[in-house]
Order: sequence, then C-alpha cells, then structure tokens
Amino acid sequence: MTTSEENYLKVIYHLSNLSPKGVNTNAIAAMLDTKASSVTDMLKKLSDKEWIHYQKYQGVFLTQKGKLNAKLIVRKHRLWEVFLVEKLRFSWDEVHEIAEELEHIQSEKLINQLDHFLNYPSFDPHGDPIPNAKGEIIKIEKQLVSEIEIGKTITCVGVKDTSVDFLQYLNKQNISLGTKMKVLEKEPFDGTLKIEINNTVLVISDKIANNLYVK
Amino acid sequence: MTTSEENYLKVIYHLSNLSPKGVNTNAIAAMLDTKASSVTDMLKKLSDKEWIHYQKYQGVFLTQKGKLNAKLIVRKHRLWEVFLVEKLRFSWDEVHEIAEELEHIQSEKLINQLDHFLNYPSFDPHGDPIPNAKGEIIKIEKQLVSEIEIGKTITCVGVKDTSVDFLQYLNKQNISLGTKMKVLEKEPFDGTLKIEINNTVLVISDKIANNLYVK
DNA sequence: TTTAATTTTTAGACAAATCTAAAAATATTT
DNA sequence: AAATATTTTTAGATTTGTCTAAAAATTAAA
Repeated sequence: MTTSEENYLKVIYHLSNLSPKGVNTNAIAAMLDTKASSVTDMLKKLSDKEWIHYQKYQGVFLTQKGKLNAKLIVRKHRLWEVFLVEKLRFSWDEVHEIAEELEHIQSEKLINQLDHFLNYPSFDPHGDPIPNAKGEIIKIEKQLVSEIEIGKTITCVGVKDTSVDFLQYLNKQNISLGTKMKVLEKEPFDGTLKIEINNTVLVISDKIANNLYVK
Repeated sequence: MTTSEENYLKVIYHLSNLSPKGVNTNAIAAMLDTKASSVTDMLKKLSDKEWIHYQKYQGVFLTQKGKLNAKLIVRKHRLWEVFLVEKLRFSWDEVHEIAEELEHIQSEKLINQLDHFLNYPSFDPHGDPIPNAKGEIIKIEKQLVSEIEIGKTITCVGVKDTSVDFLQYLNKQNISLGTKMKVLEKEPFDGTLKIEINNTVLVISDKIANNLYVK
C-alpha cells in the first residue's frame, strides 16, 4: 500500500462517518487538497484492489477490507500522537503533522510494541478513540458544549476541530482534556455562551461551543 | 529533500569513508540495488543542489552541505534504532529495516526530543556512533577480533557487518555489546580463531573475526 | 420539463524516479 | 600502443501520481 493510497483510504473513512450515503469525489479532493480528476484516477485503483465500492458518478463506499485498513492507519496515527505528547513532551497542537508522516511506517510489530509501551491507551491527545489491533473502536457518548443545558457541570473530553488555531485558543484559555466547566448563560441572538472555568467566567462564541466535546 | 535523495546521500556518505578518492557510480548502484544509469541521473540532481561534487566519469564527493545532511540522516537512523531496542524491546537484528523508514520523518524537533528522551545516547545498538545535532561524531579506537594478538582479553564494542544473518549468529553464540572474550589460538592456514567466552571455548571463522569490533 | 449549473469523468500531458539498450569514456591486458 | 574489457553516460521508454481542459452525467432551477 502506497502512502498516497493510505491517505485516500483514511480520508474516505473519515468522510464516510459524515455522509453515509456515499462519499463525493469533490469532498475527497478538498480534503486532500488535490483535483477531482486525480481523485477519479485513484478511485479506480482503490476499486481494483477491492478497498472501495465504486460506480461512476455514484458515491464511494469502503469495503470491509478497506475499512479495516483505514482503521489501522488511524490507529497508527493516534498512537504516534500519544507517544509524541506523553513521551516526547509535545503539545496537542504540534502532533498532527508529524503523525501524518509516522502513520505510514509499515511494521505491524512496531505499532503493537508501541501500543504496549504506551500502556494500551484508549484515546489520543485530542480525545479521539484509538482502534485496537483488530480495528475495534470503543465509542463514548459525548456532546458538544453548544448542546448542553444551562446550569450543568461538564468535563472536556475532546475536540471536533483539531486545527492548530483552535487548539492554541484552548491553550490560551487553559482548557484541556479533563477541564471542568459550568454553562452559565446562553445568548439567544448569536449563541454566545458564558461558562465558568476555574472560578472565572469565560465568554465563548457558538463556533467554539460547536467544536468542544464534553461529558 | 526526497526520500530517494536522502538514500543516495547516505550511501555516498558511507562509501566515502571506504574510498576517499571518490565514490563510483557502480558502487552506489550496488548499495541501492538499482542501475548505474539511474545513479547517473540522480547524481546530476544532487550536483544541481550542491550536495555533491560531480564530474562525468570521475568519482563523487560530498560537499560540506551534503556531508552534514548525510550525517543528520545517519543520526536519525541510529537514534530510532536505540529507541526500538531500548524502549520497544526489539532485538538488534530487527531494527535496521524499520529505522530505514523512520529516518525519513522530517521534523527536527522530533529528533531532538527523541534524543533527549533517550538520554543523548552516543552509540546505536550495533556500536556505531550517533552524530549530535551539529553532525559531530565521537570516534573511539576499536579493532577487529582478527587483529588482536593471542592471549589478550577484549570486549565486544560493535559489528562491521550489520546483516540479520550475522547478528543472529552472534545471538546464538551469546555475543552482544559488552561481552568479554579472550583470544586463545589462531590457525595460520585459514585464520580460524579459538576464543574463550563465558568460560567456554568457541571456534570462529576469519569472516566472523573480520566483522566483530572489540576494544 | 426544458434549461442552466454543478459534479464527475475522460483524454492527453507532465515530473520524478526508474528501466533497457546503445554509445562513449576510461581502465586493463596483451 | 593497440585491442579488449569495464565503467559510465546518453537516449528513449515506463510507472505513479498528478495536472489542465474539455466532455459527459447528474442535480437544481426556471
């Protein structure tokens, strides 16, 4: 499996969770920052290898094989992220890019030994679940801050947007996984929220509230 | 710098130490398991980037820039090998292939944090020195077992041949870095040696004796 | 439901890294 | 020093993954 094929599989996997009636060529192209025509070419290759179901002009679905492969790439990505944060003292906003490279290293033994070394973590530094060696994922119920009712006390368990900008915003506000907060007030006009964190009041936009997972 | 360019630089660096009057096209081709014509093509590219001095039909030399780049790749390779053996419990005969992939990961911070995490090791699992972040290498005096005079007690500090076969042979004989041994007798006809290891006598061929470094 | 807009695919081209086969330069042998 | 062998380079082709531009299919709008 080439690096390029792996990147396509991973993107199709992530998009599948959002659009279950088939992934669009253009959506894949946007995620990979490439052209639709390049995507079409690759879809044929992936289809020949039986990692996707592909019919011209119809959306794309992963086969069982394809889905397993995609999950194992995600597993590698997230385990390396844990390694970078827990062992090499990287911050959660620095690890994505490096993990994008590390996820393509091919040794199965390597990744299983790494898993053992890290003590079989269940979640990556952004709160996303790590598939096990069989591709199985545990799912936890989590909600966006925007969905929480006034007065409830909640704990940060993940982020939806994992961009550097968003993660650094959270750093600045001292919000990380495990941070407790309470929703005080919601502005009906624009969805702005007042929340209490560490005995201080913070105003967050609806965009922030829509990208922060809590429990 | 592409992976291919990095592999060429590294091979030229290693061959430079053996043939100081210029590295041959064919030698590079043999090391990289490719054709001489492919090497010629790449030499032009490396020359354009000023990483090598290249004149048609003459041998190849690394420039200062090229040599530094090569050393930094070797640094990455050897640090990852230490990681695999010390942290992930790989054996010294399993790490080369994986490190060949890991050495191409691009983050400078990654490798310096890894160096710190490993406590700034000076040698890799095969006894080879690890260049520091500036490309500086400490050299220790070491000799081949074949060069040792009868009766001397010595310590294994490295291997010249790092092939899986040789390393597994050493595993079988319980020889690893730090193993003490004494040269008992040399057969003049074929160079075969009798050596004492852990109170037992072992006969080793001249080929073995020519690939084991001791001090 | 015909027209217009969007999405997707095809056709043909390109860059990187490789190859084969043949030509040119260098090295070795007689 | 001429003939032979070896090494290296050139010329042209191939593969992978990408691109542009145009054609075809699908979807949305009038």
